[in-house]
Amino acid sequence: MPRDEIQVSGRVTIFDVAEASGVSYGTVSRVINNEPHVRETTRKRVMDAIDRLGFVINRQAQSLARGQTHVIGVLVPDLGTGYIGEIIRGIDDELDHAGFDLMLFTTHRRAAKESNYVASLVQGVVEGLVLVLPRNPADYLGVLSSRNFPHVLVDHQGVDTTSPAIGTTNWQGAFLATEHLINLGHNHIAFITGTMDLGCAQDRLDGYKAALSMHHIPQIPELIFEGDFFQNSGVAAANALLDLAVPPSAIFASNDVMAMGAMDVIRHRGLRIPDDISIVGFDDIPQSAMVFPPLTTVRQPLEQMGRVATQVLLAMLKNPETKNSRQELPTQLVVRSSTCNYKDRAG
Amino acid sequence: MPRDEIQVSGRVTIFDVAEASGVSYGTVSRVINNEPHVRETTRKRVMDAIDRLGFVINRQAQSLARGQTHVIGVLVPDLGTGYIGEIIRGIDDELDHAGFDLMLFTTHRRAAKESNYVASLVQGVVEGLVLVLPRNPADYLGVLSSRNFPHVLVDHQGVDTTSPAIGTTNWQGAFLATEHLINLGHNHIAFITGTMDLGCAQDRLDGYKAALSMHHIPQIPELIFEGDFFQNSGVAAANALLDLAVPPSAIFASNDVMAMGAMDVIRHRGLRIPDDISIVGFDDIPQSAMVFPPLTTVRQPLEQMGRVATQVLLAMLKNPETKNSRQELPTQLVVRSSTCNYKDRAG
DNA sequence: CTGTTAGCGCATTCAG
DNA sequence: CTGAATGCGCTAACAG
Repeated sequence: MPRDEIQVSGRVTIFDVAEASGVSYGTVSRVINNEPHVRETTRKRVMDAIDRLGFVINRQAQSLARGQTHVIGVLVPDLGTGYIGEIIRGIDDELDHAGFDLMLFTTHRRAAKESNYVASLVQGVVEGLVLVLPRNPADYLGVLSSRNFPHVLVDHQGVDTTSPAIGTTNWQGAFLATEHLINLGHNHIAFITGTMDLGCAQDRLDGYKAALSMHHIPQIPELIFEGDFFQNSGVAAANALLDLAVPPSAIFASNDVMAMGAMDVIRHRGLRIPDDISIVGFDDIPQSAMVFPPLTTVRQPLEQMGRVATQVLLAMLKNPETKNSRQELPTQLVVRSSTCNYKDRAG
Repeated sequence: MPRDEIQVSGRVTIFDVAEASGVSYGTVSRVINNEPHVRETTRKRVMDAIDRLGFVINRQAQSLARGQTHVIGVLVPDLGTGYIGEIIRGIDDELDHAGFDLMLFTTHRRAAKESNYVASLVQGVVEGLVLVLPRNPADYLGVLSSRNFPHVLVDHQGVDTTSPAIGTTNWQGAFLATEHLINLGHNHIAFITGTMDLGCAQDRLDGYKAALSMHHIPQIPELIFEGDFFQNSGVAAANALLDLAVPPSAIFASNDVMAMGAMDVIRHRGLRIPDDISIVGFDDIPQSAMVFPPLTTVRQPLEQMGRVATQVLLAMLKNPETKNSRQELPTQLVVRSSTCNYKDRAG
């Protein structure tokens, strides 16, 4: 089969190299892996043969023999907004430094729904798993924990799990953002929540409430609208809030995407931002600086979250005894142009 | 080592299953792979053992033995804007249907710079490669072609390559967008180019020029500004263009991100969009509908590009004889609110 | 229908 | 310092 020869021109094995350089393939293996006890002339001879034949190692086989793949898996819900992209950037960069490769899995896959899908990854192909923003992690978290498989959660403070996790100070971020509005003179501040089954959404709501009560501002239930982190719920929320008998002078959304949805509504109603109504978001996704007016928001260190998560995971890989840590990275209020002093419109 | 037992609780092999169910492991293999010639009772017995022991197959070993991994690699420059994210969504979805997994590689990795990095992937771990927006593909395209390794380019119409590629009708998109402005009465239309070593950037420029000459509008060199697809170059371009003795009444940017940079500048100078100046972008990234005013732009079917690229790749995998195809998917003008009729400001 | 055998390509002992 | 042997976990003929 001459076709075979063409197609598999890369099928040069360690054995071919051994033959070409007149040594045993054990020695070739030693050269490949940079082991010390090889005579320099031998090493040179082998190297030459490798170059000449165009040998590249078969990682599949290496992994099998060695029992480790140097691949870690990243489970994400989606890649739509750039939010996840930032996190992945951090993960990827850190993996690169450690010489690992990245396998990406999106949970909206049909396959991901099968309970044993994760199990089959874990068995062989992937040495560890970073779970980014897992929506219903119950599905696989059980398997992972029971198998004692290295994994770490990013941005999920579910209370139900004992897995290591990296989050941010959601409560504090929401508190500071709310306080920022209060300091600007607002006292009728609306809040759009996220999906309330997520820990981070709960924390943000709590931070908002805490700031209000700290400043002796009454909580008005009508001003709290339950959203779902998608733009449409921001639209719905703004419409509902602006229809109130006494509409808010400021809206704090649990993420930037919903904030942008709200901004849209506000503009369509002929109101000005921030003159008529102030808006604050959460996340600081890339486009938040690009919308008009640039959005005041709470910055999450997304890239760093990915980075830290990866470091934790790699540490667990090195030393399985590593304690399950939970870390919170600091959020930061970024004041841009969507907020300003409260002006009594009647005045 | 009792610790070993805990950690490797997943280390149940096909052999263990065979022993537990009293058959040879050849039979177990048959059951796993759903091969027909197995007696129903035997199958049942094996299945039971599999469940009982919690056996999951080791894909690493399976891949080695079978000679195929069912993993394809996706090479991307970055994940910042959601542009790439859309493409990946298409790729991932299509791979899912075909039962393949996705390995993600970012070309900004240090490792990616090493010439043999791609080679080492190609040898063993990955069965095919989707190259998204490769900036300087010369580095690895050579190896891929010479090894006859299945790969497909997305959104790169470099003329220098014979690899299969999926692109869009950049020329036509740019032509239609320019014509849209002309039809609105603009005849002093500026153009911000992309990185000119990319085929798509060249095509867009050509489309712009073609529309002008078609409508007998003179090309004015000062109105063509060379950008690089990043926001900052949109800012620089807008500043330069607005400082012209006779500034343009409309700006067409080669992508949305640069268009948004330009919008920023325009607003900072106290000009209104589109009343004072119309803006058109290219790509239709998600946030284009969300900025203010919503951006008129040329839509690229990003997800579909990923989808089609993947289909082509999978077809090549099935049948290596498949001819190297180059496809162009249609772009589409999306008119939103950043463009309007030309109004003579002096009038 | 099922057991047996020989690899897949490499790492890793253990001798020499 | 180097060669030979054994196994990683599974597939794929080949018998029976």
